[in-house]
Amino acid sequence: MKENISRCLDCDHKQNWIGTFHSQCNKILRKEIKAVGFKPDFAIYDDDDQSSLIRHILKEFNIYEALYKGVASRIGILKASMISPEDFLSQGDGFSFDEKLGRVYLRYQDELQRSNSLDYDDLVRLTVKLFDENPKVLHKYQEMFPAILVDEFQDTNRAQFRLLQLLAGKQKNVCVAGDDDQSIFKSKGSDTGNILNFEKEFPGTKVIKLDRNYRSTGNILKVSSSVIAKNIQRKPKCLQTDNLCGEKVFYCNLGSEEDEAKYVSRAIKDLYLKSNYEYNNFAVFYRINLQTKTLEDALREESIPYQVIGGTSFYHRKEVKDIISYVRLALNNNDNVSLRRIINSPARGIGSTTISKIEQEAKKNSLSLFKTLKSMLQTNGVAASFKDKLADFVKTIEDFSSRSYRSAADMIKDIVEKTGYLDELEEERIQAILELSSSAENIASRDFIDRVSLSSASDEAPPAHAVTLMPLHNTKGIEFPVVFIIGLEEGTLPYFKAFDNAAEMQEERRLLYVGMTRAKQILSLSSVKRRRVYSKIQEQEPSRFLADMPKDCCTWVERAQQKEKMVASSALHPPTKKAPSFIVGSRVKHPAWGVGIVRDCCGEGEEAKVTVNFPGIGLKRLAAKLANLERI
DNA sequence: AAAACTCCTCTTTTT
DNA sequence: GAGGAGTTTT
Repeated sequence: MKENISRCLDCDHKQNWIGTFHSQCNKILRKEIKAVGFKPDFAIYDDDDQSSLIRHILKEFNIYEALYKGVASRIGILKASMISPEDFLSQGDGFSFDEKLGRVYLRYQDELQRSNSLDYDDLVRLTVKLFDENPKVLHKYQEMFPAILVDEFQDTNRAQFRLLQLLAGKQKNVCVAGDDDQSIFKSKGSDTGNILNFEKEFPGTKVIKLDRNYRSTGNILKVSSSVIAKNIQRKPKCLQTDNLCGEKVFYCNLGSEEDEAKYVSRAIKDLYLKSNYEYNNFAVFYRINLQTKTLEDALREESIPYQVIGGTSFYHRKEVKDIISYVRLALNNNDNVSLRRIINSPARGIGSTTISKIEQEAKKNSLSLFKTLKSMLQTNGVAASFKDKLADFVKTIEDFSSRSYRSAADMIKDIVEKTGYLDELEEERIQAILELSSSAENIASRDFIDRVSLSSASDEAPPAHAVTLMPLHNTKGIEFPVVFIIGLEEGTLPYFKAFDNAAEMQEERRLLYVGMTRAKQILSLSSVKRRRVYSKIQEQEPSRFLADMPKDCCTWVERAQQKEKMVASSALHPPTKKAPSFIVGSRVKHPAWGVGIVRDCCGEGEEAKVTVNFPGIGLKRLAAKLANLERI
C-alpha cells in the first residue's frame, strides 16, 4: 500500500501515516500509553492468546470450557462497540448467562491489565481513551493529520469510528470509501451503521456514488449483481460497466472433490497454454481452508505452480508461537499468557501443581505470575525440590531480558540455545524455527514482535508466477483476470453454521459476491455432488445462490457426463485433443536462445505450442510452427 | 512429571 | 482423518 501510494503521489510519503487502524494505534500507544495506565512495553495478544486466556478464566469460573469461542466472540463485539465490563454488567438482570459472561469479561480485562497486555480491540479502545482524557495529546495528533482517508470503511467498528471522529476534530477533513455489500466481518463487530450514520456524524458530507465498474466484464457484473440483489438489508445500487459482455460465467456440477480439483487445474492449464494468461493471472477461491488439500494435489499433478494465501499462518504454528512467547516474556515479564505457555516447554519439571500454586498466590496479591514467582522464591514460599527449577527459569528469562541483542534473530538464537528448545524436536518444526529466526534478522526484538502480531496476509508480495489459492475472506481489494470459485454447495457456501441465522446467511452471500467481483474476464463456479466432510462422504445440494444467477449470462453444466466436457476451456475454446509433439522434459535448441528444456506442450504438429525454459533467459512460450525448434 | 491414550473439534478473521 | 488438548497411566 505504501509503495502504491508513493508511486501515485509526488510527495514524501514518510510524512504520511499509512497503515491499519491497529498499527497506527500501536504506534501512538507505544509513545503515549502511560497516560492511560499501561507501561510502554505492553504485549499485544492475538486471537490465540485471547482464547487461551479466556479458557483459563472459564476453567477458573467452572464454566464449560468449550464455550470459549462464543465467549471470545461476544467479548470481542462488546469491546469493538466500546461497552465496558461494568457497563455490560449494569445492563444485566444479574442471573442470566450474560451475568456470567460479564464477570468473565471483567476478569479478562483485569488479567490484561495485570499482564500489561493489550488485545487488538484494546489498541483502538485505549487510543480513544487516551484522546478522550488528554485534550493536549489529542490536539497534537489532530495537528499532525490535517486530512484522513479510510478505505474499506464498511469493515470499521464503533471504536474505530469514534477514533476517526476524535482525530478529525473540528476540521472534519475526512474521506471514507466503502461498500456495504462487501461487508464480511459483521460477526467480528464491524458495523455498516458507520456508513449509514456517516452523514449524520459529519454534516455536509459530499457523497459520491461509485457505480461504474471498470474491472469486470458485463456478464460477470450481471451475474454477481443478481446474487447480491437478493439480500434484504442493503443499500440498493445499480452498477454499470462500459466493458464488453465477455465470456459467459461458467458453472459446472461435478462428482467428487477430486473431480472438481482436476477440473480446475485442467482448465487453468488449458487456458495457460492456449491463451496469453500467465499463472499469476489465475486465482482459486474457496470457503474453508480444508478445501485446499485436494486442490493442491491436483495442481501438483499438473505441475502448476501455486501459492496458498491465508490458512494456518506460519506465526500460529505451535513451535513458532512458543519461541515468540519467550521473546515476549523477555520484553514484558508480566505477560502471563506467554509465561503459562512456555514455563514448562521444553519440559523443565514444572508441572500443573506447581503452576496452580503460583496462580493462587498471584491472584491473592493481584500480581503477575512472574513477579509472584520471584517473591515466592525470595520468601521461601516454594518446596525445596522445586526451588532450583523455578529459580533457574526466572534466571533464564531475566537473562534474556537484560541482554541487549543486536537483532531479534540473535535473541531467538540465544533463546533456542539456552533453553534447548530444539532438542528432540521433529525436523519440520526445527525448520520452522530456523525460518522464524532468519525472518528476524536486522530488526529489533520489539519491532519484530509488533510486526508478527500486526502484519497481515495482504502484506505478502503477490506471487510472481503462481496461481493464487485463497479463502474468500481474503479476497477483498484484489482482482484477477481468471477466477475460480469452488464448492458452491449447501453447507459449504453457504457454510452450514449460517443456516439458522438470516444475518449470517446474508454475510455468506456477500462473501460469494466479493469473490465473484474479483474476476476481470473469466469467472468459473463449481460444485460437487459428494463431499468428504470430516471422514464421512456426504451428498451435497447445489448452493441456493446458484438459483439467483441469470442463466442467459452463464454456461450451465448441471450434469457433467464425460470427463472431457468438464474442462471449462472446452466451452471457451474448441477442444483439441493433444498428442504432444514435444516431450515435456526433453531438450530442444532454439536459434536465438540456445538449448532449453521443454516444460509444457500442447497441440500437435504445426499447431503445437511449446513452453521452454532457457537457462539464463527464462520461460518462453513458442508456436512450434514459427519457433524452429530442434529436438536434441 | 513424563508417556500413552482418549477425546474432541473441525468456518472465515483485519488486526 | 488429523492434530491438539486433556486425562489417565506408569
